[in-house]
Amino acid sequence: MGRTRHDRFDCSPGCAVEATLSLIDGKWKGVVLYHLMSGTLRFNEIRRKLPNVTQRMLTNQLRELEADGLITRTVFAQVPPRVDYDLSERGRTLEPVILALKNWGDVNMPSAGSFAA
Amino acid sequence: MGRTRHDRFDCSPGCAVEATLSLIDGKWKGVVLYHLMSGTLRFNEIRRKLPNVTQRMLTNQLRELEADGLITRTVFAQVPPRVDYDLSERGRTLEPVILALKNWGDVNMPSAGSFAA
DNA sequence: GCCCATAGTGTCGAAAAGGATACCATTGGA
DNA sequence: TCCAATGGTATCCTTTTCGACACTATGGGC
Repeated sequence: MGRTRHDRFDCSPGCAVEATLSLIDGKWKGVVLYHLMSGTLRFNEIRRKLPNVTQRMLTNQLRELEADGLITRTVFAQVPPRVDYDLSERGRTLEPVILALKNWGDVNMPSAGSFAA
Repeated sequence: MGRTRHDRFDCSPGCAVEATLSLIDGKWKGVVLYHLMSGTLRFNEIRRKLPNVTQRMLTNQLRELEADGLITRTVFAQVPPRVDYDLSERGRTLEPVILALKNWGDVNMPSAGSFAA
């Protein structure tokens, strides 16, 4: 389980904002969720899309996303090992959120320009 | 300046997501921005809307939000001291993001129900 | 036997975030 | 003089996050 910045989110109307943020604010989670929006990806496929991420950190973030029910992790019985990651049903409901974040960043953060992937 | 989880956000299409998150992911920032959406608030007004926040932490988060250009801080020459906080023009452009986060939390996080403020 | 591919795990340390507590500054009113 | 209001600041500590580095497991091909 990842970071718990708040213990509870039932305190005031704005808490839902914090509740949602607590699920997606780990380093790399936002960009991972964004890439999974376009379909299934394997561990190394995700990794190659993220500059400078360490294996350790990517594994950790993926495990947290899985634990929070946002992604699914499918292990194949084969060698070399194969693990597929997808957005879960629940994760799919986050698409408007992720797109809102991306749109804002594209427009308002000068160094976050949208490049071809 | 708050936490800098990434140094740069020009690496791939999903970076804009992380760029935006880096501005709003401090503890309390989401809920602060949400409450400022409905208008000017003074320090203690904000504080009273946030359960369990310490003065120290609230001041710190407000200063970061200000430094990132998301809110404005207006100091009045009076006693007792009066400081007003508002969303900046730039901060206002975040409203769709904050609302998307809140909507998702209201629907998907059982303990983040929407209470009357 | 060695190397490759894939997807990790273990361990420890550095850095950052968050928190507790006490204290501060100003004027105005009693 | 003391207390109230407001919005902080200083200091130190605790907790969490992130990163570096090394190592692991499996089968297949040469």
